[in-house]
Amino acid sequence: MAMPETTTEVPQDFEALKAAILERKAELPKRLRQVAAYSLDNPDEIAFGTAASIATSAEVQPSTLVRFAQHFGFEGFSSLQQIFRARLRERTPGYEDRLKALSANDHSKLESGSIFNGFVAAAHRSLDNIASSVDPEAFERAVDILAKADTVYLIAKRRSYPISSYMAYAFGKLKVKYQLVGTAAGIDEDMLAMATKNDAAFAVSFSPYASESAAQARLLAERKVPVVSLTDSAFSPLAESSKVWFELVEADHAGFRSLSASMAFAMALTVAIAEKRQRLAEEK
Amino acid sequence: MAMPETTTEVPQDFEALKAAILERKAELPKRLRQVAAYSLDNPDEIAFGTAASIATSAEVQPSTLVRFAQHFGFEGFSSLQQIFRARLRERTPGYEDRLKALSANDHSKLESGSIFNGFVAAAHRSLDNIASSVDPEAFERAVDILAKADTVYLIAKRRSYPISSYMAYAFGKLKVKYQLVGTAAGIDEDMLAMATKNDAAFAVSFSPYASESAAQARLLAERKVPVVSLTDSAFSPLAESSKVWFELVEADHAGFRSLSASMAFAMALTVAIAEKRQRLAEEK
DNA sequence: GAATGAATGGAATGAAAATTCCATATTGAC
DNA sequence: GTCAATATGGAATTTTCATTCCATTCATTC
Repeated sequence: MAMPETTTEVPQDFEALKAAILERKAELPKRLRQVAAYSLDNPDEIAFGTAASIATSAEVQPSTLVRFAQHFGFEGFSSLQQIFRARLRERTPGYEDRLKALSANDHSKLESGSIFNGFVAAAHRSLDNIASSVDPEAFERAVDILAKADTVYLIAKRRSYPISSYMAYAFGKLKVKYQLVGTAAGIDEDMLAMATKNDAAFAVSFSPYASESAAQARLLAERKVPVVSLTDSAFSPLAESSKVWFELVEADHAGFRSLSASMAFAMALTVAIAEKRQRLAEEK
Repeated sequence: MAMPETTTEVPQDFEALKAAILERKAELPKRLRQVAAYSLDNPDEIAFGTAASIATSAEVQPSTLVRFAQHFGFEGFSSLQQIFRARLRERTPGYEDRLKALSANDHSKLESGSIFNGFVAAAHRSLDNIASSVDPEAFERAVDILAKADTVYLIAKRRSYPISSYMAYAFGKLKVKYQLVGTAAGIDEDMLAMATKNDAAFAVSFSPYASESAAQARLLAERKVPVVSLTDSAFSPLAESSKVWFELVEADHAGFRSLSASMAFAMALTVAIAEKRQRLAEEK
């Protein structure tokens, strides 16, 4: 039995695999070269197809695919396929590359540095994500609702609290009347009792959801106070109480999520509201 | 044998499926709703995983996945999976393509949209900026100081407050002892009086500087409590009281600055500290 | 509180897919 | 042209996986 090559290591990502294929393309026998060409021309097919379907499409035998994979050091076709799948999973190949370039001369040498890089990359990804997932018309409607409100009630607990506290700071500077709900226990209900349908609320809650936030939003919705919300899942209990809601999933690094994208969103919303208020005031 | 629903047709693409799931989520039984939530939150997993692996990850039985698929009119899990795979096929993965997709979803058509785009772009710039301006060795030293501290005092006011409040939340989850300074007036001094040289402080202050924050940092420094700080200028009054300090300038949009990069930095620092603490504890 | 129907967990089943193996073909060296 | 080594096709085998089935639990109604 022939041992697999130990001199050249097995490619771990698509780029490495591509490089290996291109490098050894010339020395490959006919059918394997055929597979090589096919795999680079139709990477999606390799990712999604079965050995049989790909074999048919590439006009080779299934066994040839296995041999091809083994030729490049993989155990079998399946493990090679993982590389092609991982390629599609990566949402942002751009930033990963950028990070690799970064780590060449700095951070990753030190242990904590990789954590730092990881969060920066995650933040970039989050931003890309909101840029494409936030519907501009919904944003416009949200701004409209909140700009017309007399007082804006900001509802947030725990992980979401920094967002609303930042908005509170900005509203203060921008002379927008607001009430920050969720600080001291007990007085929240009194505050919310004062809200009328001429006001509006902005609620933020991420999984695991704070039940009080959802309850407070529901309370306001029942009293015809329009609610706009920011959450990380369409299943958030906030969604059903809201006139407009945004789904914003922060990318994570090692399971921890920062609030970078949420902060950008919050600031955009805040400034857009203030700007619209000013226009509304001038029109009168 | 029950016939499949003929009244509602089977969703043919991801958007239709998503809509169908959202519409019927309320009436779904527990486990199926669990699958519904999982499938929308982790579409990539559904696309590539096997029924068994997805089931484990979503904490249900494989048979539940089949039932879920059948519930929405599919023949079995496999045909539902095709929808999730098609979604990935259509998606353009490259970075250049993503930018194109962004302008197709054009926010700038609507007035508020340009504000939104502006803040997202500013956040990207801020992140690029910290990636290059934060010195990894300084970061490592800061982590070291704060990880060795008994209690971490978090000092921030006004615009910086959301950062420290988020760190407080994360420290709580990560079981790191902390004190959040800067909430209620008056008790701050009492809190800080308890700090010893075995503790450490992390102070955040951006221009215009809150004078109390600087004063508090100075007070601690005089009493040999090591201080790490985050600020936006080398001329910040915080710098002189600090053992390590970071200069982090958030990019602005129309004069307004968000906290996106600061949040990424804060989260990285927090997690790095917690991670180092764990290592220190194990070594003992 | 019992009875009924739906929902769920988990093992059994059967289908489909990857891999292996062997016979045959092709290539290259002498 | 023959031999040896390598490559290939295709069937056989083994593994993996989706699906089905049944016993049990859970919720609902009377």
